[in-house]
Amino acid sequence: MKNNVSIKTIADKLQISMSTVSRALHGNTRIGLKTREKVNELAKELHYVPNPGNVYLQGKQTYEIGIIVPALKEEFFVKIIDVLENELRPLGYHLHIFQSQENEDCQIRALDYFKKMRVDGILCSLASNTKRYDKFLEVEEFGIPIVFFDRTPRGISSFSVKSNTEGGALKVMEFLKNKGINKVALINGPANLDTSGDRLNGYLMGVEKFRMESSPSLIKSVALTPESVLEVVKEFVSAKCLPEAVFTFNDYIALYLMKAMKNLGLEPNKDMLIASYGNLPFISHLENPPIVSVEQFPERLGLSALEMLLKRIDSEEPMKPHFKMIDTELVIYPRG
Amino acid sequence: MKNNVSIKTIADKLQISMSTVSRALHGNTRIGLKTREKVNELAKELHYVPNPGNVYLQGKQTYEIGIIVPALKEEFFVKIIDVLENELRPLGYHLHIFQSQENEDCQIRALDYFKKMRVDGILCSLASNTKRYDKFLEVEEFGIPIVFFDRTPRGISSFSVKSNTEGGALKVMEFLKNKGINKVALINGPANLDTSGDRLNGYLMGVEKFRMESSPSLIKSVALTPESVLEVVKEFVSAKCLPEAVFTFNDYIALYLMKAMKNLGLEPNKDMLIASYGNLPFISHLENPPIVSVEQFPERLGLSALEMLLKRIDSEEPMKPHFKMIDTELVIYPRG
DNA sequence: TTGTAGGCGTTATCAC
DNA sequence: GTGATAACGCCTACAA
Repeated sequence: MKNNVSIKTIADKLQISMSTVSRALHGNTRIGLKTREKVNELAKELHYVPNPGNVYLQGKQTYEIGIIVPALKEEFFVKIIDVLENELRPLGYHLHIFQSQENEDCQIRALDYFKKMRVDGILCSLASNTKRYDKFLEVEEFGIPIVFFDRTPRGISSFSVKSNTEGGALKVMEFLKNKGINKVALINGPANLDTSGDRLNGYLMGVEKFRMESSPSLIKSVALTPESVLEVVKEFVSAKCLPEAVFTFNDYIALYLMKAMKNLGLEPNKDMLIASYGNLPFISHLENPPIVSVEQFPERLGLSALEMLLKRIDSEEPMKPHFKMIDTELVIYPRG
Repeated sequence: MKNNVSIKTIADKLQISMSTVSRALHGNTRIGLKTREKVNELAKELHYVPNPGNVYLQGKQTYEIGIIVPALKEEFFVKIIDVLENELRPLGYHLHIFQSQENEDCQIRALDYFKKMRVDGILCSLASNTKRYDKFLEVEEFGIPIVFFDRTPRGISSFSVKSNTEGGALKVMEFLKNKGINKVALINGPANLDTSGDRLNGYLMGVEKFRMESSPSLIKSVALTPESVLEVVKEFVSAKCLPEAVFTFNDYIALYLMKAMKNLGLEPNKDMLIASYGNLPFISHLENPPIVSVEQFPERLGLSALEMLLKRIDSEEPMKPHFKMIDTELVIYPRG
């Protein structure tokens, strides 16, 4: 069974009272130096660890920050976690990681868990199928502040930090225009995703601003699978009107696009240029990467959300919901 | 401040005693059905969440399993985490994730944290620079069982689960021999890693068993960086004796090798065949992947370690340290 | 079927 | 400088 060295154990061994031990362990100068030293020595020797029960009973700060991410297999979120851990460690906080696996039930379980564990605050990037926000409200009412990042709620006001997706998409269009390209297709993500809408807006703004070719047949929405990308390319081919360039929803879609093109006898970045979104590390492994990808700076996103959260935790009065936008940059991959 | 609905709150509202409430919440049939229903209803309405403090004070099971992994950016470990979470959820356990970032101090912090939080057990894959095991012993003595997986301690007996690395390396050599190849180089990892030693053993066994060409110049140990791989390839080239095939420490080294070869005007898998270890998802993204990679079945590794840990948690008497080996399989990538 | 009371580990508030 | 005690939320003998 689990060992149990308590303050009482130390007090008994040293023939002093529990309060003295408690104070000594906290370095209280009202306690004599000798006593303090003896207590701390014995505590170390016995491997004393304070029982966390008291923290919960007294309703104190737990110095735990919960984070809910859709999936750890997405390096984007791991990057954010890494930077947050580094930031929180010196502050004495611990980051408690939970993944929702893109599943709303799982997300609710995470919230219940964090509520039970009395975390001081929660960072959350929403599961893609999120429909209800009542559990979030409940947790907020319970007194735990929540800040959303990257995948943020729609239709309700919240504390959130987002990437400037629209602006990123627009930059891509500008880049392509400057390369002399006029006919760009968009292979977008599922329509129900916020960020798909943002990319579409940026794309359309670009088409208009730079007077590029405009046609509904250039705008495709795909499931995030290789098969559905292949379908789209087949459509382009059979319509005998290949766009000069394709702007893809993210790096994975770009990858699927390359495979699809090769399948159909097309050469990526030659028969059609590929521009992508995300700038994930794996694309630097490719022999023939997209010519450009949008860097979202996940670290800045994470840090900004954390800053907002810590402010909420520290402020006594409730703050007003607001959101922050993180700018993107293009990363250009030089040819061969 | 954090809301606080306690058993007392409910008891007062319902004009009954706290013990009745407590029992009703646990579905104790000694309490009248009506009372039980009323209590549970009100609890739900008030969003009552039991204060975890009591669990700690009473020294009960926390239903928390801690896991320490070197880094979440390695998909290998994320795969393990995913399968463990799925396994543990129905059992009512929660997996608490901690990364050591390959840093022994961080690993010790994780152990201290898990000890403080009274987890029921710990799964650990060691940080590569681990020198001391005293903290592990302390935690075990405290009463928390530990099971190691993949990266296990050397020199001390422990509960651990490992991949059959030696056997995997041997299988690679057999595969190459069957392709008619006789001269195979090994680009191994740092000598201080256990698993480097295992790969070397498998390689040497293969060389002997299949009567392949044997030479110290075929065995290289590299840091896990592109530069050091490039150096090795330069050596091969300048010695004007390219091996027919190279067996690399892992998929990343294989990737570095490909880049190095292209840099030097060599064509991967043509001028030298590449055999790799790990079978990480990203290699299926490559246009010209290694001809073979060793699948380690991270899921089996994780589940096996978990099984061992749960047995330890449930068994009243201390068990004897033992270790388990998980077999590997070759995954062959057909040529385009 | 329900109520009372003591205890878990720690700390804050008094008292000396 | 130090000690005694109540309080936190919950559970569980023991009472009724």
